[in-house]
Amino acid sequence: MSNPKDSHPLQLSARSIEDSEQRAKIFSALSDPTRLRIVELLAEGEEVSGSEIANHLDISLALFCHHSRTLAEAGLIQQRREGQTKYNSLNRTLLKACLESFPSLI
Amino acid sequence: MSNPKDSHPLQLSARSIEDSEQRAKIFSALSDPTRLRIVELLAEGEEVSGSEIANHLDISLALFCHHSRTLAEAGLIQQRREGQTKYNSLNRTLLKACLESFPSLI
DNA sequence: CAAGTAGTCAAGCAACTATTTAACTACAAT
DNA sequence: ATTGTAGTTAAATAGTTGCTTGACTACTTG
Repeated sequence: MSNPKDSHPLQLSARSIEDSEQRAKIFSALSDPTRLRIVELLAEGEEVSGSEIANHLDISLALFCHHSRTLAEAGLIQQRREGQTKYNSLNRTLLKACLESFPSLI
Repeated sequence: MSNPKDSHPLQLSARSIEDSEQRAKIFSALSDPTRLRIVELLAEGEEVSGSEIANHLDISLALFCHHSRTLAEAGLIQQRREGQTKYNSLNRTLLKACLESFPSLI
């Protein structure tokens, strides 16, 4: 118990990023073209609803839902419910930390 | 024919990095803890032989060989043979390009 | 209430992946 | 030539993944 790996993705600290398994999980979330396009869409800055994303990327809502779970479990997206709409936004802090986690890379 | 996706990983240009599929493939190569540790080891700078890597990470040479194929196919490592020894080094240019490929991420 | 929209869940499938083991090639040293 | 080291390959297995489909909940609007 109190295993760091059990911590919720939203509580990821800069410390967790040093763990190969956690970083691999984030890269794994980025390792599918569809998910990468979702992240790129969200990287443009705005909050976007699930159906807007599905529409924009020409995928089913069920497929977006499926991929959004992977992204959320990696901690890469945050979700905010408003009525029947669920807005998705990028966890820029975590993504930046992960992309900058190769210390010896100049 | 002359499909950009058919190009050899070693010939990856900065242009290919704009393609979601190619970027996803690179992230996919980074999505396994063992491969991530290989990349981190190589990121320290030196050329390292396969058996040294296998020894250092406490994995079998066969398993390293398996993973090194994935990394080489993604273009992330270069290999140079010298006698019976094969030295591996990191393609820093490609890794950097990939990690910096989120233009809207400040 | 009924119909439409937004989102979720679970089953099923084909395709892929990580790992182990064992058999193999190639080079080096004695 | 034999032994040892470095590396590759293929088969087998267990686990995972991406996607589709259909049924489901929840909220909204006529």
